[in-house]
Amino acid sequence: MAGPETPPESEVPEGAGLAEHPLTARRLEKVARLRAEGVEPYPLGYDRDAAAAELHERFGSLDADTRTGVEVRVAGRLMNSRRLGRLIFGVLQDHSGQIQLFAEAGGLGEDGLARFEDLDQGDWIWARGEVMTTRRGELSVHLAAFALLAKSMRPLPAKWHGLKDTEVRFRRRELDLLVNPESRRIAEVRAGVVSELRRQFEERGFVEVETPVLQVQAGGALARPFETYHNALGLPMYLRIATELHLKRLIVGGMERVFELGRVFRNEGIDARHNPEFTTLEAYQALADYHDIMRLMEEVIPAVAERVIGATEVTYRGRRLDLRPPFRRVPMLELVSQALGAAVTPATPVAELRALAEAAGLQADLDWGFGKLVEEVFDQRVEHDLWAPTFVIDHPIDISPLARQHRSVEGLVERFELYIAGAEVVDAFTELNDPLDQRARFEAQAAARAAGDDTAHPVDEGFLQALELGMPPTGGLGIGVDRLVMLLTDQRNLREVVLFPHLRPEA
RNA sequence: GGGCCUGUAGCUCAGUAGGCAGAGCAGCGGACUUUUAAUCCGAAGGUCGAGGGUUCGACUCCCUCCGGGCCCA
Repeated sequence: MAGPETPPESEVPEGAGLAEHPLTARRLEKVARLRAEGVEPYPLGYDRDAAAAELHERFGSLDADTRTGVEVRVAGRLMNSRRLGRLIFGVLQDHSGQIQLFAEAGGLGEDGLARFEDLDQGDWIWARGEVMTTRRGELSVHLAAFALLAKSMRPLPAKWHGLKDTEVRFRRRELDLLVNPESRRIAEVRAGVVSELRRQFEERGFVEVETPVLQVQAGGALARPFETYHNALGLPMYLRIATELHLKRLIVGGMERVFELGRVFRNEGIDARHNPEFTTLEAYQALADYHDIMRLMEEVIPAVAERVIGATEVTYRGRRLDLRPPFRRVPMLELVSQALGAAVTPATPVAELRALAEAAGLQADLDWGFGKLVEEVFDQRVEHDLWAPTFVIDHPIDISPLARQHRSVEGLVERFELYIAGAEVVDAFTELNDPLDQRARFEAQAAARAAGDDTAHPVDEGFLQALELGMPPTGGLGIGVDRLVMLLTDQRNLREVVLFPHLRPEA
């Protein structure tokens, strides 16, 4: 930040500017003073033997005004302190919760009490003392000794009103986590979902793998990639938009059941429903088809909900949401036909479908094919109303270049998307394993790309060669982990379930 | 992409037909030996998101821009 402007006085300044604001200047001076007095404000070393939550669990039922004779060592952030003459009540917060600290000269001595009073809200401290309850019955640690572990230079948000400004909560997540228990809960549920998904797949014999994030060509989905550059190779590269193609090559390699849980990157808009990087779980199972995968999802999704939040019924946006199987299965064209009030089949001429879509009030580009028209009608007229978990099955072939042709209906593929509460949570298919068909699909995509569609799938020779080696019949799936977390935490903004969501730069 | 809302002290929020910018909490000074949103007394703290315009005068009205939220597409 080299610039002629000085920061506005209304802001607590950054870094070297700590001296410029009264709230931070005082603490900056205090650090210097402590050092001058021989107190290191950022020392090493600690020994903690109790967490706040453990203490409440172990001593929660004590009567008021009880001494236990049990000495504990705790550590955490001093969130608040109240002084009553020569008594000080502190609130210590650690990873598990909060515990009250009771400080008076009887335990700490005159000098210790003065040093305790000198602490600021937000400081990290270590403390040792006897577990006790106060006259009002509050479980406390009666301080016999304490030490500063890390001086806090900045004020915390007000203890009562907390931090509500969503923008600050997203940009300064550490503050949010510090003062908003709900944000910590969401982060914990997310961790639980990730861990439980992993367990569910491992339990079924799937092997977790890691495939390249950096790719010479980004495939496996229809999306624009982020570009980067490999200096030593002098080569443009891309961040992956899906893990699909590499995982299927592992199926070819005989791994038979693989999955990858990780981040993919798509270079598209950024808003409450789209983060440029998001987490997917893709899994591939040899000797399976999309019906098997549907059954798998009917097991995994409720199991994750049950294990992580203890229920298979949740409230989302004020409505009941039942995640218990079986899930409804409906052909995509049936839903689109209902929405348009006219039967649409793969045999329906594109011009007729376009006319129907326009009659229904949709704007249809002239270069849209059958599948794109179906998809648009679906996205705009159907998707939002699919509340209960619904497998939307059998998609048009021209929007599904990696899925196998339907076993009985020409023009469709064996694919499903699982919609819950109006949002797509899973996309899956019977994988296309005919290398000649796959090559033809890629070529059709390449033609679309040449015609200007930069989300069309590129031809991937490495992948084709793998298929040519022979891939067994395979069912595959991709779960949108962020969306699943949103459902289980009753959040409508993706940014609430991503710890550090991308926002536009400030100012 | 469109509509609506929003940005004021560290935090949470008021605010005026256009006429010196307010409160609570936090912070600072003081009182207080059982508080827990402690309480009480006192003194402080502001480029009102940014830029332009109208006006004697703009936090307020107009325009543009920038964040963020909600709804719709």
